[in-house]
Amino acid sequence: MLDDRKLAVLRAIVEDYVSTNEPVGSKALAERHNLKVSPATVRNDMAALEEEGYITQPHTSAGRVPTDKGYRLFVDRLSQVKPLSAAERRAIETFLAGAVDLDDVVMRTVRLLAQLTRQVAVVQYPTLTRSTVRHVELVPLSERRVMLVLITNTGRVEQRVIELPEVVEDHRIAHLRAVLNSCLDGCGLSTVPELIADLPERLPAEDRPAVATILSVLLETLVERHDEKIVFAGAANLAGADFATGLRDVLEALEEHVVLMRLLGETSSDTPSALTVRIGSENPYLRGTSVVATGYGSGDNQLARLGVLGPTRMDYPVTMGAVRAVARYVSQILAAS
Amino acid sequence: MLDDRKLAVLRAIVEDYVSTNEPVGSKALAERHNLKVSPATVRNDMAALEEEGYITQPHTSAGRVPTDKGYRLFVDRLSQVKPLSAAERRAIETFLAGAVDLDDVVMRTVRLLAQLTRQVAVVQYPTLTRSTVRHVELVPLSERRVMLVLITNTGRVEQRVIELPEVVEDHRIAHLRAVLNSCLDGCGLSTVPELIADLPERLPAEDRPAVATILSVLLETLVERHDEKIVFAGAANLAGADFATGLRDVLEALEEHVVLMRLLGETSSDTPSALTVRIGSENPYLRGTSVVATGYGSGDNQLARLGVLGPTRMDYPVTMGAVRAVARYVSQILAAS
DNA sequence: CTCTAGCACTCTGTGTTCCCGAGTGCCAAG
DNA sequence: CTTGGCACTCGGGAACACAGAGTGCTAGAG
Repeated sequence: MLDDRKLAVLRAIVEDYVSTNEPVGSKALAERHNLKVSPATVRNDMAALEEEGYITQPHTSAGRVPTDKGYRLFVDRLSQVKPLSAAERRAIETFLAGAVDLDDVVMRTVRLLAQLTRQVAVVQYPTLTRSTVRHVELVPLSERRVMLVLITNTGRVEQRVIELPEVVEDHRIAHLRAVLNSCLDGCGLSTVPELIADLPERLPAEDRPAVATILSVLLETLVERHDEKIVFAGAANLAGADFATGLRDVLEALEEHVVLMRLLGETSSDTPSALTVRIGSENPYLRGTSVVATGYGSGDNQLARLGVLGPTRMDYPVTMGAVRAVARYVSQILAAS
Repeated sequence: MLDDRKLAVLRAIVEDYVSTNEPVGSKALAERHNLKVSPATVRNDMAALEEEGYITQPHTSAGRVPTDKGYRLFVDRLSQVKPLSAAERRAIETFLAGAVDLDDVVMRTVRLLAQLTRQVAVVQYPTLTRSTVRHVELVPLSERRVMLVLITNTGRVEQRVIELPEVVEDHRIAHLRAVLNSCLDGCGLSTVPELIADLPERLPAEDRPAVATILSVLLETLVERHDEKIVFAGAANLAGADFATGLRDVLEALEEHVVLMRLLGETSSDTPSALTVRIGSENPYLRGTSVVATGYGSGDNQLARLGVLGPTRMDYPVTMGAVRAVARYVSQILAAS
């Protein structure tokens, strides 16, 4: 059905269209990609490719443009991920190494990725689920208010101000803090709920209301926000591109964390570090865009996802290379800290 | 030079142009704003206004459009800040009251402001400069690494991982923490440098290298990042508007914290809660946009600034009302926590 | 059976022309 | 100072023609 030459034609169409942003015709194709055949032959192949739905023409007597299905075939079978240059890799390394804390790592990562790909970069904060507790801090703010600070081994810090149901003396708070830390230090976040289940019973009865309040906030902190935080950068790169769905929708989606999460997708459990490419209509919401994403985190300890979002007409090999490389480097950085 | 009627004409031109986005002609003006005079008279006034540089025409035989100078006069003398409706105020209050921590307050504020004004909202994180130290925490992470966490009375948490020059036992760290807290608790951040100046001398000699490292990081935390953090929302609202400078430049500026800070401007020391309006070319960078901003924070304790950014053709009275109201509410919320 | 060359056909995009109408500036009269 | 009248200007849309790119088809060559 699709012999090698037809595939070569498809590849050439995708490459030319991506670089020129203009429908590509048979003549230009035959010339620029030394295919050793005449334009007429190319035309026959193009007719076949169009028949199968891999390409389409905007109007009669214009060149051909890849369809989502065409890009899909290109990504799956006709292209190879393009590695970054040595210079680029060095630049990444030094830029990421300069980060001072987790916020900074994430910020630098997302900016770097946006700059490398000239697309919109999206980075999900490392999820808490697989993290462990490094420290729990209770800071008395006033008679009836304390601040809860939870520090994880990934360097993430969660904080909440808690209103207590009654006045609790500072030394009681200090005691609770000591108990909490001895109990939770180094434990996985997912095990926290069971670990603190019987805690109220092990403490003086008069503290129970306060303890219950504090623990419930702690639990909230764990479950509610563990993967909601997500940032993007490079919105300016959207200015040039044109989207099927309209620029406004894309910008709106970028500010909706829920939508953004969905677009990045789930890390598949069997091959967590694989690149995910969703093209055009394969995406939930935002049909007119493509998303290249991957999980990051060292080895079996996948932390979260990152990727880029752009028009379907994007340079997939280069973009995939950049996403993969950045994911690897940020994984290293996080593993080291 | 500019009698009352000419001012009324200018006001009418601004209002019409803002609402229709089309150059406004003398005839339509005379009809819609019962000015009690004929189009010809209006034309004479318009000629005078143009002579003075308050309005201009895109091309001969088109209506008039306000210049930056025209908007400036309108804002200064011809308009009143428009208060929000009761329903809007209630909505703000309940929405902001639901915030759980400082990040959440800022996030909610910026989104709210974007939604109210249908412009891009910008909020600077509460600056540390006038905050006081609530708590300093040192958490040993490993033999040679500790995490420094600085908690301020505004609920802000700064964190740094510190590599120590040598192994320091945990109880020494604990001691240093106690000393630091007793020394700094409740003190203004700006006084911290002098307060810790002689600290190394008051501690055992063998700890000095480690202490010096920790203190230098603490100082860095204070000075470096105290006002860099700034967020925006509502970029999607830019999609419709057209900017003199091009959409791309605006989006780029939004991601450059330094530029954003400059655009928000300084809080004037004498009237900190006054609304600042910068119109078009009055702005540093981004000449094609207008910025409406104000400081927030309770009373004499100004924390930082917030505002919105949009095309020069914006509804200033409404925008100013929204910015002022949101600043007041967020000040309340922060003062209460 | 596949490839190639030639040819007629169909579009889009561009440039030209024309004309309408909105809006202006100026002038003279109220 | 205001107003009505009037000639003028210019942008934008409609109508039109045209060149060029690209196609599909057919017939012939390998």
